[in-house]
Amino acid sequence: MTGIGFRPGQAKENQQVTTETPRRQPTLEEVAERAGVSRSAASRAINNAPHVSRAKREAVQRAIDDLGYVPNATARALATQQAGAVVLAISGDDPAMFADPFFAEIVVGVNSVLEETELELMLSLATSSRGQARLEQVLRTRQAAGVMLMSLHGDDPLAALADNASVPVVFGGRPLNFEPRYYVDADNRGGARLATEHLVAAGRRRIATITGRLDEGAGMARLQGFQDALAVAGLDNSLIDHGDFSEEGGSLAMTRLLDRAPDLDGVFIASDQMAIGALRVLSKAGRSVPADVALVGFNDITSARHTEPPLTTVNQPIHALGREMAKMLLALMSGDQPSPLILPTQLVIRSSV
Amino acid sequence: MTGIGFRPGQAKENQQVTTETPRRQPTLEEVAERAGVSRSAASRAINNAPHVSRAKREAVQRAIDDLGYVPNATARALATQQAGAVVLAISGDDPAMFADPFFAEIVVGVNSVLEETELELMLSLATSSRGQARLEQVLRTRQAAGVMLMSLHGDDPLAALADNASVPVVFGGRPLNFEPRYYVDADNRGGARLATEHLVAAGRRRIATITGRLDEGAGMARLQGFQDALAVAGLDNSLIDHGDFSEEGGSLAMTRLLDRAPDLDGVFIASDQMAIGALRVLSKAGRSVPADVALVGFNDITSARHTEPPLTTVNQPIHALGREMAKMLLALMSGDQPSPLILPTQLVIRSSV
DNA sequence: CGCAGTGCTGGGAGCGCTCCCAAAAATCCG
DNA sequence: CGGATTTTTGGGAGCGCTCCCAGCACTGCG
Repeated sequence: MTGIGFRPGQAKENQQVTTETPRRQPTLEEVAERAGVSRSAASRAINNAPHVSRAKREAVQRAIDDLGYVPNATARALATQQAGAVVLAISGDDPAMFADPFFAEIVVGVNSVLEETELELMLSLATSSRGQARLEQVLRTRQAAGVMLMSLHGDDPLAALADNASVPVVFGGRPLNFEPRYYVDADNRGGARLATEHLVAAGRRRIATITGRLDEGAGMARLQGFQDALAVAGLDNSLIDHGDFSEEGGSLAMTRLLDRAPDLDGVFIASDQMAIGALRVLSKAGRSVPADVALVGFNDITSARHTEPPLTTVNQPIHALGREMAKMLLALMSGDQPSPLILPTQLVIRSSV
Repeated sequence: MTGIGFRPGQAKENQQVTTETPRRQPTLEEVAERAGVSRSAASRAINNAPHVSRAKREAVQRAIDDLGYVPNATARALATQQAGAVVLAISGDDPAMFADPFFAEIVVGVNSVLEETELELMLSLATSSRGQARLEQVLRTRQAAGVMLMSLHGDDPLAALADNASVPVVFGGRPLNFEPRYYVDADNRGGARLATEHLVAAGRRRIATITGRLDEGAGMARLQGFQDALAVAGLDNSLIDHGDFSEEGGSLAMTRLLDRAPDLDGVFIASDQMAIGALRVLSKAGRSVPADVALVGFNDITSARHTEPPLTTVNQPIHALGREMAKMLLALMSGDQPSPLILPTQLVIRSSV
């Protein structure tokens, strides 16, 4: 192309070739030419690097405006060897898990800080093995400048891999049996403890819990918080049944619990969804909430406001979680070594206790 | 760095330099060399293009496995002039809008079909003007191979731009006053009509509606469906008040409606969130649902199951919406010209009528 | 007035891949 | 078995950008 298509002395004027519609995006080369400077100078001006005279800088700016130039991100990424995108990855086994509004809000939080930067957000639902493989590739080939990894169960092989990947990785939540180098988490244990203490303070003495999935860090932490509180209060903390965070699971667990300990008068439930299920079982069984048995949930989902009675629950700052993950990633990417962060949770008192 | 760390005559053998950990990803060049073929041949083998002998193909494959080679997506994108990612963009004015579980489910749907391809998913919450500008750039510079654009209000300038962008764009939902070339939408009008007919069939005669935002296609369509049904039934269809899809908005509208037409006996509400708000107002006002006034909502959010009484509502196939958008985009990208698609909505009968 | 110092400047060499194309090798067929 | 086909092969030229570096034009100062 160099000298074949262009007869010198002809290609000089490229202004207003309005006939041809498929106008390619102008390139840096064209901007430079139009501004009467070299590619290098133009590049410097654009990235406002030093060593460009004021005059050239302005000429370049003018050319950019005239041409409507936008740098080609791909070329830049190739040249600089670093991508202009970060990925938010949800690893797990259930494809539909992401449908939890929790993640939607995380995304909003993450987005709010990314918006201030030039970084794009890629979403990776690494739920199938295919998805996991692709995430692994991204990790290895640095197609992304950084990764936020969430919600791994038990011994997710991705966890270790990610924590040592050549790209910065921050974890959202702590996977079980594994303390990542960089993470932000909610104080699940503290929140659960708060919830349980609230039950104790309300005079309940026969307190049970319905746990979430215990192969997740959050599930386990909430159970520990429950036990912490009861241990301090000197109450029996062995009234435990297991759910899977779902409404269905909550119903089942509540049924079993009622069967096993008909005299229970309070229960801490590791998710609002499960609490809703439990509530249904309780009302079918003729127990009034909170008169007969008091309930505290976890998560503060919007439905929690609309149950009968409205659910007392533990709120975790999801939006902030997202924000902080993104901020931590940014810090990591710029070479800092941020400390892990644990965000506080709060008891939201409504009417179920 | 070129010649400082490496004394020539030393860097020739790069096999097993296991001391240095920061092993770069192998390049195509290296694969080719190891397989004893040319770059071109290796490239062909990898993209399994024709004109490669069986022997070379295998040699290349072996080299790939040995080296753990993964093609560099950026370089490929630059060379082929087409990106390996598509973007799902939510355009609108409210940053938190995405927190609606609706979008989460759309994402899951979209992801389920993208997972079968090599395409990555980028998320663009084009809610600030900054975000919009960036989306516009993506559109113009083809940083993405395609775009799915959702939920634009009224006269979103992005709409027209997108519909004529040089990259394939499919719309999710139809913006008002604008029929995109390619879109998939839910049958909002039909669903609203169904809902209203249900109210009529239940013997209600004084039927009102609380609309959603009328600057959105969905809001308007639901209002039209409502009017369609009442026109057919020969009933007064002027009992209309406006909400904004939110619970708060629903409460307000219901209050006004009750004030204006104390004798109403049925109301079609354009979103479940608003219905929840309305329900609260109704119960405060001492009206029993459905005995005094019957309610039908729209969306079938999970909370709708847990209201008192459980809400009869219209379900739209959100997951399918996501899937179909992605499928349509894929079709478009491969050169087809798919027809717009309208997905059916369904009445979910619970106890509020 | 010459020379070191300082800041600009633009050419060139990549980044890792694709793809065109001419040349070489393999195949066919009268 | 030679020439015409057909297939395979690998070199080279990009894709659009960054960044190194040598070359310049200034400035200031002894």
